Amino acid sequence: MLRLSTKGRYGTRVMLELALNYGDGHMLLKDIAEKQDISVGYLEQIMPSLKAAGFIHASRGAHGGYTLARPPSEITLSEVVITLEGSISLVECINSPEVCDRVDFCVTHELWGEVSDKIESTLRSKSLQDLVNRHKKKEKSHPLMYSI
Amino acid sequence: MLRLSTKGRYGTRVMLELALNYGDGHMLLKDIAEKQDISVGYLEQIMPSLKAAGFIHASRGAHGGYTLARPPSEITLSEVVITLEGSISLVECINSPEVCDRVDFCVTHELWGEVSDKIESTLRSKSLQDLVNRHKKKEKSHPLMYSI
DNA sequence: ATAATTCTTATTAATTCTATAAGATTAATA
DNA sequence: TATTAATCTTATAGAATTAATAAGAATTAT
Repeated sequence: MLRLSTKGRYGTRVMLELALNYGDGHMLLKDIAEKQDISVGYLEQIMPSLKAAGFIHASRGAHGGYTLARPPSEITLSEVVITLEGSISLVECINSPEVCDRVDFCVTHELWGEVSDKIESTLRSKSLQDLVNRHKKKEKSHPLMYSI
Repeated sequence: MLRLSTKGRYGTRVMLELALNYGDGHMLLKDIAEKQDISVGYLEQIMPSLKAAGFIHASRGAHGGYTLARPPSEITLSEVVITLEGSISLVECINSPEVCDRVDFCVTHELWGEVSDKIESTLRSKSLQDLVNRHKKKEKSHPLMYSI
């Protein structure tokens, strides 16, 4: 299967959860995990990447937690996915042509490159704020969505 | 990493190789493997999928080999990739919503769905013939490409 | 019959993914 | 200063997947 790893999927959901709470102070990892139904332990492996990329601020100790480092409207989904997945391309030879000595004359290389570009532009056109808006809209029409 | 498996990558290259030889009779798996620099044994695991999908004809025994079942212009790359990868979506919940009980209110589910649609439409707009044309164009400007 | 070829099935090494666990570090507060 | 609450770090490990190899069965042209 074509696939986006759990790191990419879960990490995006963490970012969404933080975006939903943007402006409300720190958020505990435990609460993020609970709301998104992901194990705390596994999220602990993902958070460092988000922090290193400058997307979130972490504050340790009592009363600590995580906050978004920038407004949700200023974080695009392509940035997030690239950070979590390492890159956005479907095949390694796009970012690292040296892994295959056929790249110079391989037309499938071009093909996957074009598909990867499309993925990138699609994600670049969407911000975390867009996800927040969608979420709120859904919440309105299905007020009990979290209690299902 | 976001990724397309070797099955999808190698299988597409097999289809390209057969398209390049469309009209020239059967092609041996050994030759396909050699031209595309893929192990014969591994290709043997991929061919059945292509055959089951009706993309290729196989004839066994002496003087046997593989041919494309339809003209390259009538085989889109989305068909090929869907056949090889099982589906074209980045996340399982698109094709099998039952794997996650958050799909009804998960906005990232929508997001990955839209990205998957973009991938599909991009690949649907391209046929094997397009790859063949590109290949021939490249061959023209780099006549020695196979001997590098 | 024989040789050439695809087809089928098993096996396996390596890698990656996902998850869990335990303890170290940091900071607020009583 | 001691305690508590939180993130951070590191190690471990089971499971799944990937990628490859191998051996022989079945089929067909000559």
